[in-house]
Amino acid sequence: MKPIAADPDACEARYVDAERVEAVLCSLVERDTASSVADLFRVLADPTRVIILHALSMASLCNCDLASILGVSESAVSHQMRELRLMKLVTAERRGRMVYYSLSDTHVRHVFQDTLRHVQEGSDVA
Amino acid sequence: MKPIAADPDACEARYVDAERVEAVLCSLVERDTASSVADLFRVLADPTRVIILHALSMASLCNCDLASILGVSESAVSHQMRELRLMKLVTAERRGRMVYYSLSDTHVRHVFQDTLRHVQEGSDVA
DNA sequence: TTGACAGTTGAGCAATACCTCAACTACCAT
DNA sequence: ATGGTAGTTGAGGTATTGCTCAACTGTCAA
Repeated sequence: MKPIAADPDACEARYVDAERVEAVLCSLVERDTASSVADLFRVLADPTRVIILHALSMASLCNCDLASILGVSESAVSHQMRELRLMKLVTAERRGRMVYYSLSDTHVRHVFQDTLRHVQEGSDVA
Repeated sequence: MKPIAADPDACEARYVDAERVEAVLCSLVERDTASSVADLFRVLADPTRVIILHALSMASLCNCDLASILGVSESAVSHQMRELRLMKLVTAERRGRMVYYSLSDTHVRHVFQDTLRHVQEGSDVA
């Protein structure tokens, strides 16, 4: 494998600007880290969960309330809550027969609220 | 359908605390908005795209360079770039045979970098 | 014009995601 | 203990996603 492309306009060594590629590769995130970041965003990448998180940013709510708010089955909500719990984004507190959920990750709360504002303000980038 | 649950410990009307549910429903995001937010996060919810965005946060790079950095085919990169372009997260600039990509959305850039730091600092929430 | 290279695109496949349904546990009241 | 309600979980179906492969466009040099 050639170390550096001789012709800056050719891609002989599978990259164009060796120096730039080197620099990027040097400070690039590890694959595991990238996967963790992606996992975190994946949880936010579903309209149902977005609404759940938005609702929970206003009040603690039980599974039943959330099902009512979302207009979906309690089972569906429960599946989503399981995922949110596993990702440590919400905490569950049992009170009698009910389980009350609330947000537990302030970082995600902020990212979420910022992005919501960003989207609502139209896409005039920033 | 009953408007309010008579027994606060029962879920007769499909929700427990009518007042709380009302308040939440009142200020809740629209489904369309939630979908837009989810779409935005969905783009960030893939390890390959996370690495692409991280690389582009350091330098402008061509398709070829990105393929080299990621260790995947140029076709795969191109497919991803198409999505990132459609979501307005990157801009493409043609220079001769090469197409150079760079980040175009500073909001996403910040969200991305904050979350990367959050993940790298361990999950000691915040 | 011809050939080579950078990049794009569409079809198709394997993996994953979200929901529904049904069976289950946990808690409370009688 | 018994029945009813809140919530959880696993199986399974449908839809989506991200890749590969192959064919394509666009640019440059001879």
